[in-house]
Amino acid sequence: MEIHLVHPVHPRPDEFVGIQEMLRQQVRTNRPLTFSGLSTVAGVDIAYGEQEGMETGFCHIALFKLPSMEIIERAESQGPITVPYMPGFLTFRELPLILDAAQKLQNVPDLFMFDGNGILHPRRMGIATHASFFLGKPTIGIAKTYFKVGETEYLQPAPEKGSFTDIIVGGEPIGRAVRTSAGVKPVFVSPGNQIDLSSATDIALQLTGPDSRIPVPVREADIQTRNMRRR
DNA sequence: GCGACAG
DNA sequence: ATCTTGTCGC
Repeated sequence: MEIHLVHPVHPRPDEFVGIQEMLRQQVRTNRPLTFSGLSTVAGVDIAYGEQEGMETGFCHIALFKLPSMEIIERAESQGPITVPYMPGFLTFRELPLILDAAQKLQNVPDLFMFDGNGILHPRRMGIATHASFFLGKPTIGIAKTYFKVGETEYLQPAPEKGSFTDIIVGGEPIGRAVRTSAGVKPVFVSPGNQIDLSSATDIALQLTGPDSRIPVPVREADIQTRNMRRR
């Protein structure tokens, strides 16, 4: 698929904040999307390892057909990781490999799901949101642990599957703690771009099976990503 | 110096 | 994220 080069893929660290603030003005999270209206969904993830003394990243994108949930395509990429991990700037560390893999896709997914946040971020620019500008498609962020924005803590949702609590910052709901599986830790769902919060929550829940609290597409990418490390 | 900290 | 063994439980 085609990638839109919104800005250089390897900006200097002193440009990080400026890029995030620039893109922030173009985020649109008011569009409803229905699960039944989706034909395909892609799960994206990256694992880390070492090759020849270099920190190396392994990216995998798994494309699912709906509603069969059949995997119709996979795309991978791997290479040295040059940017250190800094909370709030995960995108700059992982985006290069994600775009390398996405560019190889023969099919254009209707939606991408990421391991990490969307607008549940200090500058509303988590990896799912940031990547959407390069992909030109709706995205959703699924984080396994809470990334505190400002002083906002999250309230524990009820133990039943499907329950959730809004995470409100400055009067705006920018994410939800969602119980995707009964009695287990919640996941943190937030719109990346081109989709609203309730649609993102609904889709995340419908794509979560009984085996894991993580939506299937992201879980699949996570599993494949570690297999890559072994070879 | 101390605490916080998506992946 | 990754480093790491066994162990408790369904």
